[in-house]
Amino acid sequence: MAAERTEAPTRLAAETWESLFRAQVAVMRKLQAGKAFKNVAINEYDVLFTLSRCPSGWLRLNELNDHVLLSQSSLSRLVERLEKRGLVVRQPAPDDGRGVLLKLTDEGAALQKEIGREHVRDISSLVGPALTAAEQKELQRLTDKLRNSVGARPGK
Amino acid sequence: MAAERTEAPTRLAAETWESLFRAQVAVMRKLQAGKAFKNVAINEYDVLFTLSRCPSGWLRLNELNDHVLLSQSSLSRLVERLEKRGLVVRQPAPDDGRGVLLKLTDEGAALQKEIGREHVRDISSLVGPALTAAEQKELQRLTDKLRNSVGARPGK
DNA sequence: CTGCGATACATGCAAATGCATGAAGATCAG
DNA sequence: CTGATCTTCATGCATTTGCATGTATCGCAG
Repeated sequence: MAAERTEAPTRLAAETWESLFRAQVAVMRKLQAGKAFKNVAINEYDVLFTLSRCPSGWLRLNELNDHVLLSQSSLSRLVERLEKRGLVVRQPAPDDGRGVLLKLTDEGAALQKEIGREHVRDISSLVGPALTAAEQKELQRLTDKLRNSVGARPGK
Repeated sequence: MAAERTEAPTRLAAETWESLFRAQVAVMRKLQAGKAFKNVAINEYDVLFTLSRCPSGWLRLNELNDHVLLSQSSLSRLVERLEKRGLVVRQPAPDDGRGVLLKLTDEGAALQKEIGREHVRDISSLVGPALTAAEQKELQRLTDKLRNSVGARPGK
Protein backbone atom coordinates (compact mmCIF):
# COMPACT_ATOMS: atom_id res chain seq x y z
CA MET A 1 0.00 0.00 0.00
CA ALA A 2 1.00 3.60 -0.44
CA ALA A 3 1.86 4.13 3.20
CA GLU A 4 4.63 1.60 3.02
CA ARG A 5 6.42 3.43 0.32
CA THR A 6 6.65 6.56 2.43
CA GLU A 7 7.07 4.85 5.81
CA ALA A 8 9.96 2.61 4.92
CA PRO A 9 12.45 5.31 3.92
CA THR A 10 11.54 7.33 7.00
CA ARG A 11 12.10 4.33 9.19
CA LEU A 12 15.40 3.54 7.54
CA ALA A 13 16.64 7.08 8.01
CA ALA A 14 15.63 7.04 11.68
CA GLU A 15 17.35 3.73 12.31
CA THR A 16 20.46 4.88 10.52
CA TRP A 17 20.65 7.98 12.66
CA GLU A 18 20.02 5.95 15.78
CA SER A 19 22.94 3.67 14.94
CA LEU A 20 25.23 6.57 14.14
CA PHE A 21 24.29 8.36 17.32
CA ARG A 22 24.75 5.32 19.56
CA ALA A 23 28.11 4.55 18.01
CA GLN A 24 29.17 8.10 18.68
CA VAL A 25 28.02 7.86 22.29
CA ALA A 26 29.84 4.57 22.81
CA VAL A 27 33.11 5.85 21.37
CA MET A 28 32.87 9.24 23.06
CA ARG A 29 32.26 7.62 26.43
CA LYS A 30 35.53 5.73 26.14
CA LEU A 31 37.42 8.73 24.85
CA GLN A 32 36.27 10.96 27.67
CA ALA A 33 37.53 8.43 30.17
CA GLY A 34 41.01 8.61 28.65
CA LYS A 35 43.64 10.63 30.47
CA ALA A 36 43.88 12.94 27.46
CA PHE A 37 40.88 14.87 28.81
CA LYS A 38 41.86 15.07 32.42
CA ASN A 39 42.71 18.77 32.28
CA VAL A 40 40.92 19.91 29.14
CA ALA A 41 37.26 19.25 28.50
CA ILE A 42 36.27 17.69 25.22
CA ASN A 43 34.69 20.88 23.93
CA GLU A 44 37.76 22.87 24.88
CA TYR A 45 39.99 20.44 23.05
CA ASP A 46 37.70 20.64 20.07
CA VAL A 47 38.27 24.38 19.90
CA LEU A 48 42.04 24.01 20.22
CA PHE A 49 42.00 21.32 17.55
CA THR A 50 39.93 23.35 15.14
CA LEU A 51 42.22 26.33 15.58
CA SER A 52 45.25 24.14 14.97
CA ARG A 53 43.79 23.09 11.61
CA CYS A 54 43.10 26.63 10.52
CA PRO A 55 45.53 27.61 7.73
CA SER A 56 45.81 31.30 8.60
CA GLY A 57 45.92 30.55 12.31
CA TRP A 58 43.14 33.06 12.94
CA LEU A 59 39.50 32.05 13.08
CA ARG A 60 36.31 34.01 13.64
CA LEU A 61 34.32 33.11 16.71
CA ASN A 62 31.17 32.65 14.68
CA GLU A 63 32.84 30.22 12.27
CA LEU A 64 34.11 28.25 15.21
CA ASN A 65 30.56 28.10 16.48
CA ASP A 66 29.37 26.27 13.38
CA HIS A 67 31.86 23.55 14.11
CA VAL A 68 31.16 22.92 17.76
CA LEU A 69 28.02 21.65 19.46
CA LEU A 70 27.66 24.60 21.83
CA SER A 71 25.46 27.65 22.05
CA GLN A 72 26.98 30.96 21.10
CA SER A 73 27.08 32.17 24.68
CA SER A 74 28.70 28.99 25.94
CA LEU A 75 31.37 29.22 23.29
CA SER A 76 31.98 32.83 24.21
CA ARG A 77 32.68 31.86 27.80
CA LEU A 78 34.63 28.76 26.88
CA VAL A 79 36.97 30.92 24.83
CA GLU A 80 37.18 33.36 27.70
CA ARG A 81 38.41 30.54 29.91
CA LEU A 82 40.94 29.38 27.34
CA GLU A 83 42.23 32.93 27.10
CA LYS A 84 42.60 33.18 30.88
CA ARG A 85 44.62 29.98 30.80
CA GLY A 86 46.88 31.49 28.17
CA LEU A 87 45.99 28.96 25.47
CA VAL A 88 44.44 31.34 22.94
CA VAL A 89 44.49 35.06 22.17
CA ARG A 90 41.60 37.25 21.04
CA GLN A 91 41.81 40.07 18.55
CA PRO A 92 39.15 42.34 17.10
CA ALA A 93 38.46 41.44 13.46
CA PRO A 94 40.08 44.03 11.19
CA ASP A 95 37.33 44.05 8.56
CA ASP A 96 34.35 43.78 10.90
CA GLY A 97 34.13 45.74 14.12
CA ARG A 98 31.73 43.25 15.64
CA GLY A 99 33.87 40.20 15.02
CA VAL A 100 36.52 38.59 17.15
CA LEU A 101 39.45 36.59 15.82
CA LEU A 102 41.05 33.75 17.73
CA LYS A 103 44.47 32.18 17.53
CA LEU A 104 46.37 29.56 19.50
CA THR A 105 49.26 30.77 21.60
CA ASP A 106 52.49 28.78 21.45
CA GLU A 107 51.48 27.20 24.71
CA GLY A 108 48.03 26.41 23.35
CA ALA A 109 49.48 24.86 20.21
CA ALA A 110 51.89 22.76 22.26
CA LEU A 111 49.11 21.55 24.53
CA GLN A 112 46.90 20.70 21.57
CA LYS A 113 49.67 18.63 20.00
CA GLU A 114 50.33 16.81 23.23
CA ILE A 115 46.70 15.98 23.94
CA GLY A 116 46.13 15.28 20.27
CA ARG A 117 48.76 12.56 20.21
CA GLU A 118 47.19 10.85 23.19
CA HIS A 119 43.72 11.30 21.76
CA VAL A 120 44.64 9.84 18.40
CA ARG A 121 46.14 6.83 20.11
CA ASP A 122 42.90 6.26 22.01
CA ILE A 123 40.82 6.64 18.86
CA SER A 124 43.01 4.26 16.97
CA SER A 125 42.75 1.62 19.65
CA LEU A 126 38.95 1.86 19.54
CA VAL A 127 38.26 2.23 15.83
CA GLY A 128 41.19 0.26 14.47
CA PRO A 129 40.16 -3.16 15.75
CA ALA A 130 36.48 -2.56 14.99
CA LEU A 131 36.59 -2.00 11.25
CA THR A 132 38.84 -2.94 8.37
CA ALA A 133 40.68 -0.20 6.54
CA ALA A 134 38.23 -0.44 3.66
CA GLU A 135 35.30 -0.18 6.03
CA GLN A 136 36.80 2.83 7.73
CA LYS A 137 37.25 4.54 4.40
CA GLU A 138 33.67 3.81 3.47
CA LEU A 139 32.41 5.05 6.84
CA GLN A 140 34.42 8.21 6.37
CA ARG A 141 32.97 8.71 2.91
CA LEU A 142 29.40 8.23 4.09
CA THR A 143 29.67 10.49 7.12
CA ASP A 144 31.38 13.17 5.06
CA LYS A 145 28.60 12.97 2.53
CA LEU A 146 26.00 13.21 5.26
CA ARG A 147 27.68 16.17 6.88
CA ASN A 148 28.06 18.03 3.61
CA SER A 149 24.45 17.50 2.73
CA VAL A 150 23.20 18.59 6.13
CA GLY A 151 25.55 21.54 6.35
CA ALA A 152 24.68 22.76 2.89
CA ARG A 153 20.96 22.64 3.60
CA PRO A 154 19.51 26.06 4.44
CA GLY A 155 18.48 24.83 7.89
CA LYS A 156 15.46 25.96 9.79
CA MET B 1 59.71 2.98 5.81
CA ALA B 2 58.50 1.15 8.89
CA ALA B 3 56.91 4.21 10.45
CA GLU B 4 54.45 4.51 7.61
CA ARG B 5 53.05 1.10 8.16
CA THR B 6 52.09 1.95 11.73
CA GLU B 7 51.23 5.61 11.14
CA ALA B 8 48.81 5.14 8.27
CA PRO B 9 46.23 2.98 10.07
CA THR B 10 46.31 5.32 13.06
CA ARG B 11 45.75 8.29 10.83
CA LEU B 12 42.90 6.59 9.02
CA ALA B 13 41.17 5.71 12.27
CA ALA B 14 41.52 9.27 13.53
CA GLU B 15 40.13 10.74 10.31
CA THR B 16 37.27 8.30 10.32
CA TRP B 17 36.32 9.24 13.85
CA GLU B 18 36.65 12.91 13.00
CA SER B 19 34.23 12.51 10.10
CA LEU B 20 31.78 10.53 12.17
CA PHE B 21 31.90 13.02 14.99
CA ARG B 22 31.44 16.05 12.75
CA ALA B 23 28.53 14.46 10.98
CA GLN B 24 26.93 13.76 14.33
CA VAL B 25 27.46 17.37 15.39
CA ALA B 26 26.00 18.71 12.16
CA VAL B 27 22.89 16.54 12.34
CA MET B 28 22.42 17.04 16.07
CA ARG B 29 22.63 20.79 15.69
CA LYS B 30 19.72 20.75 13.27
CA LEU B 31 17.71 18.31 15.35
CA GLN B 32 18.08 20.35 18.51
CA ALA B 33 16.74 23.38 16.69
CA GLY B 34 13.58 21.48 15.79
CA LYS B 35 10.44 22.19 17.76
CA ALA B 36 10.43 18.58 18.96
CA PHE B 37 12.88 19.59 21.70
CA LYS B 38 11.26 22.78 22.84
CA ASN B 39 10.00 21.33 26.11
CA VAL B 40 12.15 18.23 26.52
CA ALA B 41 15.93 18.29 26.35
CA ILE B 42 17.65 15.86 24.06
CA ASN B 43 19.02 13.79 26.93
CA GLU B 44 15.62 13.66 28.54
CA TYR B 45 14.06 12.46 25.32
CA ASP B 46 16.80 9.89 25.00
CA VAL B 47 15.78 8.44 28.35
CA LEU B 48 12.10 8.41 27.44
CA PHE B 49 12.93 6.79 24.12
CA THR B 50 15.12 4.11 25.66
CA LEU B 51 12.42 3.28 28.17
CA SER B 52 9.85 3.05 25.39
CA ARG B 53 12.00 0.44 23.64
CA CYS B 54 12.39 -1.68 26.75
CA PRO B 55 10.39 -4.90 26.39
CA SER B 56 9.49 -5.33 30.05
CA GLY B 57 8.86 -1.63 30.48
CA TRP B 58 11.12 -1.52 33.51
CA LEU B 59 14.78 -0.62 33.24
CA ARG B 60 17.55 -0.34 35.80
CA LEU B 61 19.08 3.08 36.24
CA ASN B 62 22.55 1.73 35.73
CA GLU B 63 21.65 0.06 32.44
CA LEU B 64 20.17 3.30 31.26
CA ASN B 65 23.42 4.98 32.12
CA ASP B 66 25.36 2.83 29.68
CA HIS B 67 23.15 4.07 26.92
CA VAL B 68 23.26 7.78 27.57
CA LEU B 69 26.18 10.18 27.46
CA LEU B 70 25.76 11.47 31.01
CA SER B 71 27.50 10.94 34.31
CA GLN B 72 25.77 8.78 36.88
CA SER B 73 24.90 11.73 39.08
CA SER B 74 23.50 13.75 36.20
CA LEU B 75 21.32 10.88 35.13
CA SER B 76 20.12 10.47 38.70
CA ARG B 77 18.96 14.07 38.75
CA LEU B 78 17.57 13.99 35.24
CA VAL B 79 15.37 11.05 36.22
CA GLU B 80 14.36 12.91 39.35
CA ARG B 81 13.12 15.76 37.16
CA LEU B 82 11.25 13.42 34.85
CA GLU B 83 9.57 11.87 37.86
CA LYS B 84 8.54 15.28 39.18
CA ARG B 85 6.98 16.01 35.80
CA GLY B 86 5.04 12.78 36.01
CA LEU B 87 6.69 11.20 32.98
CA VAL B 88 8.34 8.24 34.72
CA VAL B 89 7.96 6.29 37.94
CA ARG B 90 10.69 4.85 40.14
CA GLN B 91 10.55 1.59 42.02
CA PRO B 92 13.12 -0.18 44.18
CA ALA B 93 14.54 -3.19 42.34
CA PRO B 94 13.02 -6.36 43.79
CA ASP B 95 16.17 -8.47 43.51
CA ASP B 96 18.72 -5.82 44.49
CA GLY B 97 18.13 -3.44 47.35
CA ARG B 98 20.52 -0.88 45.89
CA GLY B 99 18.92 -0.75 42.47
CA VAL B 100 16.16 1.44 41.12
CA LEU B 101 13.79 0.47 38.33
CA LEU B 102 12.25 2.98 35.98
CA LYS B 103 9.14 2.88 33.84
CA LEU B 104 7.29 5.36 31.67
CA THR B 105 3.94 6.59 32.94
CA ASP B 106 1.07 6.71 30.45
CA GLU B 107 1.70 10.40 30.14
CA GLY B 108 5.41 9.81 29.59
CA ALA B 109 4.72 7.20 26.94
CA ALA B 110 2.30 9.51 25.17
CA LEU B 111 4.77 12.39 25.23
CA GLN B 112 7.53 10.16 23.91
CA LYS B 113 5.37 9.04 21.01
CA GLU B 114 4.39 12.58 20.18
CA ILE B 115 7.92 13.96 20.25
CA GLY B 116 9.20 10.83 18.58
CA ARG B 117 6.99 11.33 15.55
CA GLU B 118 8.22 14.87 15.13
CA HIS B 119 11.79 13.81 15.72
CA VAL B 120 11.65 11.02 13.16
CA ARG B 121 10.28 13.44 10.60
CA ASP B 122 13.19 15.81 11.23
CA ILE B 123 15.71 12.99 10.98
CA SER B 124 14.21 11.74 7.79
CA SER B 125 14.33 15.15 6.18
CA LEU B 126 18.02 15.43 7.02
CA VAL B 127 19.29 11.93 6.36
CA GLY B 128 16.92 10.94 3.58
CA PRO B 129 18.13 13.39 0.97
CA ALA B 130 21.77 12.93 1.95
CA LEU B 131 22.26 9.25 1.30
CA THR B 132 20.68 6.59 -0.87
CA ALA B 133 18.86 3.74 0.80
CA ALA B 134 21.79 1.43 0.14
CA GLU B 135 24.20 3.93 1.62
CA GLN B 136 22.04 4.34 4.70
CA LYS B 137 21.98 0.59 5.20
CA GLU B 138 25.72 0.41 4.85
CA LEU B 139 26.21 3.32 7.25
CA GLN B 140 23.96 1.58 9.73
CA ARG B 141 25.90 -1.64 9.37
CA LEU B 142 29.25 0.07 9.91
CA THR B 143 28.17 2.13 12.91
CA ASP B 144 26.52 -0.91 14.50
CA LYS B 145 29.71 -2.85 14.02
CA LEU B 146 31.74 -0.05 15.53
CA ARG B 147 29.46 0.26 18.51
CA ASN B 148 29.41 -3.45 19.18
CA SER B 149 33.16 -3.65 19.03
CA VAL B 150 33.65 -0.66 21.31
CA GLY B 151 30.96 -1.73 23.74
CA ALA B 152 32.27 -5.26 23.97
CA ARG B 153 35.79 -4.10 24.70
CA PRO B 154 36.64 -4.30 28.41
CA GLY B 155 37.23 -0.58 28.53
CA LYS B 156 40.00 1.11 30.40
C1' DC C 1 28.15 -15.45 60.68
C1' DT C 2 31.43 -11.59 60.23
C1' DG C 3 34.04 -8.20 58.19
C1' DC C 4 35.92 -6.11 53.91
C1' DG C 5 35.80 -4.42 49.44
C1' DA C 6 32.76 -3.51 45.44
C1' DT C 7 28.49 -1.72 43.44
C1' DA C 8 24.22 1.33 43.00
C1' DC C 9 22.29 5.40 43.73
C1' DA C 10 21.81 10.17 46.01
C1' DT C 11 23.59 14.76 47.36
C1' DG C 12 26.67 19.08 48.31
C1' DC C 13 28.95 22.14 45.67
C1' DA C 14 31.54 24.36 42.07
C1' DA C 15 31.65 24.78 37.18
C1' DA C 16 29.56 24.76 32.60
C1' DT C 17 25.54 25.53 29.70
C1' DG C 18 21.55 27.79 27.50
C1' DC C 19 18.06 31.40 27.10
C1' DA C 20 16.97 36.01 27.01
C1' DT C 21 18.81 40.27 26.52
C1' DG C 22 22.09 44.12 25.79
C1' DA C 23 25.55 46.82 23.27
C1' DA C 24 27.99 47.97 19.16
C1' DG C 25 28.98 47.65 14.43
C1' DA C 26 27.25 46.47 9.67
C1' DT C 27 23.92 46.81 5.87
C1' DC C 28 20.58 48.78 3.19
C1' DA C 29 16.41 51.27 1.57
C1' DG C 30 14.95 55.85 0.71
C1' DC D 1 23.06 60.92 5.32
C1' DT D 2 19.49 58.75 8.31
C1' DG D 3 16.95 55.42 10.53
C1' DA D 4 15.44 50.61 10.67
C1' DT D 5 16.99 46.04 10.83
C1' DC D 6 20.30 42.39 11.06
C1' DT D 7 24.58 40.37 12.72
C1' DT D 8 28.13 39.50 16.19
C1' DC D 9 29.59 38.95 20.52
C1' DA D 10 29.13 39.59 25.75
C1' DT D 11 26.54 39.19 30.18
C1' DG D 12 22.77 38.29 33.92
C1' DC D 13 20.49 34.53 35.59
C1' DA D 14 18.41 30.07 36.18
C1' DT D 15 19.22 25.30 35.00
C1' DT D 16 22.10 21.36 34.16
C1' DT D 17 26.31 18.89 34.66
C1' DG D 18 30.25 16.58 36.79
C1' DC D 19 33.36 15.50 40.66
C1' DA D 20 33.84 14.07 45.14
C1' DT D 21 31.65 11.99 48.68
C1' DG D 22 28.00 9.74 51.54
C1' DT D 23 24.76 5.86 52.45
C1' DA D 24 22.88 1.43 51.84
C1' DT D 25 23.23 -3.05 49.89
C1' DC D 26 25.63 -6.92 47.79
C1' DG D 27 29.11 -10.62 47.35
C1' DC D 28 32.61 -13.13 49.08
C1' DA D 29 36.62 -14.87 51.76
C1' DG D 30 37.62 -16.76 56.09
